[in-house]
Amino acid sequence: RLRKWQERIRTKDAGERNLQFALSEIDRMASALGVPRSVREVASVIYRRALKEDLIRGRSIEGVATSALYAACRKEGIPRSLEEISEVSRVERKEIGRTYRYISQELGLEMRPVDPKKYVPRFCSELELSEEVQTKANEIIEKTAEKGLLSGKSPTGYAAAAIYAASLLCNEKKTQREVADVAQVTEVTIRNRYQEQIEAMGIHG
Amino acid sequence: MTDPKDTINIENVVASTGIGQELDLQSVAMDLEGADYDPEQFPGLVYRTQNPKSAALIFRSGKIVCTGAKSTDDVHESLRIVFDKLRELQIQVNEDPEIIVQNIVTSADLGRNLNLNAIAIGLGLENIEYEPEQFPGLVYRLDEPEVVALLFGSGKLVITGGKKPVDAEHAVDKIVSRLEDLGLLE
DNA sequence: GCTTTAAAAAGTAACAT
DNA sequence: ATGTTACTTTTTAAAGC
Repeated sequence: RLRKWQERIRTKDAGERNLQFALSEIDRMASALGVPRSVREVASVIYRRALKEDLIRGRSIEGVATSALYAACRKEGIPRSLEEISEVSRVERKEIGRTYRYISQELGLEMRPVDPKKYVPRFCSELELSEEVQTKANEIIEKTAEKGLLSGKSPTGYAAAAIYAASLLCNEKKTQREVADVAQVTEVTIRNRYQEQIEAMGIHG
Repeated sequence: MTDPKDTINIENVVASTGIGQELDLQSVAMDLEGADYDPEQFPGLVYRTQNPKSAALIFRSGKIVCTGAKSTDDVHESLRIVFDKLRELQIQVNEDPEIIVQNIVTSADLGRNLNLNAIAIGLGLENIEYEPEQFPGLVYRLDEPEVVALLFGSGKLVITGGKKPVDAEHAVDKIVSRLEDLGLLE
């Protein structure tokens, strides 16, 4: 009987320690990403729900914690790409993506696809581009998306191309490499999306 | 208007069977030319047939998995070749082992571009998976038939998980009618 | 859960030219 | 800057770790 009690305490302690570790990791990663406290709170709620639904069995605590943070950023409208998230996590990108899709499905998070416009303010500010460029980029994204160009495309690459195009149109040119670096996509992707977008916008070549 | 069903093409058929005989894969690998066997990496021996093209995974238990065939007839023809090759190695093989088709992968074309964002919301976010940052296709799981469909912006589709060729036809019909009901086609 | 096999879809990426 | 190769997703069996 005493042994059973000790085991319960041991299990409880282990569980508490794991939860505390997960929450501290979420806090650490959130700080590194510079996201507001509200995102950490949403991530914590998602993690606790995953724990309650027993979704962590067979998965790493860090993987679920990272995925919860990724989902929380999107839920709060300030998405971080899997590439950015993986830079502050010790879990690799592929596992974060897999775990995220799993908990998203199991918890019924009903995540909407990321709107490329959500990346414009942050990317533009890192590139020190004006408000005018941001407005132009948003306009390009909105108009080309309406024409169906967004289907199947990565939101970061789509935003990057629109920002590149807008920087040219507003005479604040940034090179494809500069934009590619902040958006963490390749120049080839920007080039391809850019060509489609300016063609759909009916702008020059 | 081309009926999307007429664009269906079988791309891959996976089937399993068994010769009802235990095998010494090490010796089979020695005698069977073109056989790839690396037990450290995978317990099965890989044997490729040329006509029709396929890859057979042969196991110690005598069970065999055939993949890569373009039709159920090709699966049977490929396995007939594998059975004959084994017989040439003095291995007893049942007359006509039962061959079970486990999965059929099909492609099709709806003939018009799709707005995947709208479809994701229209079909219900809880029923679909659409993560363009990870994969360009929208994943749609059907209950009847029980298959998984991947929808692309181009209107092209991939239907997988079916066991009969007709499963793909039924799936395409259901997808077309659901998209039409939502006004997301044409 | 992973390992291997095949195949399509379209996007992205890495590396070579 | 283009071209090739390769990896992402889904499915499915097999035996073993």
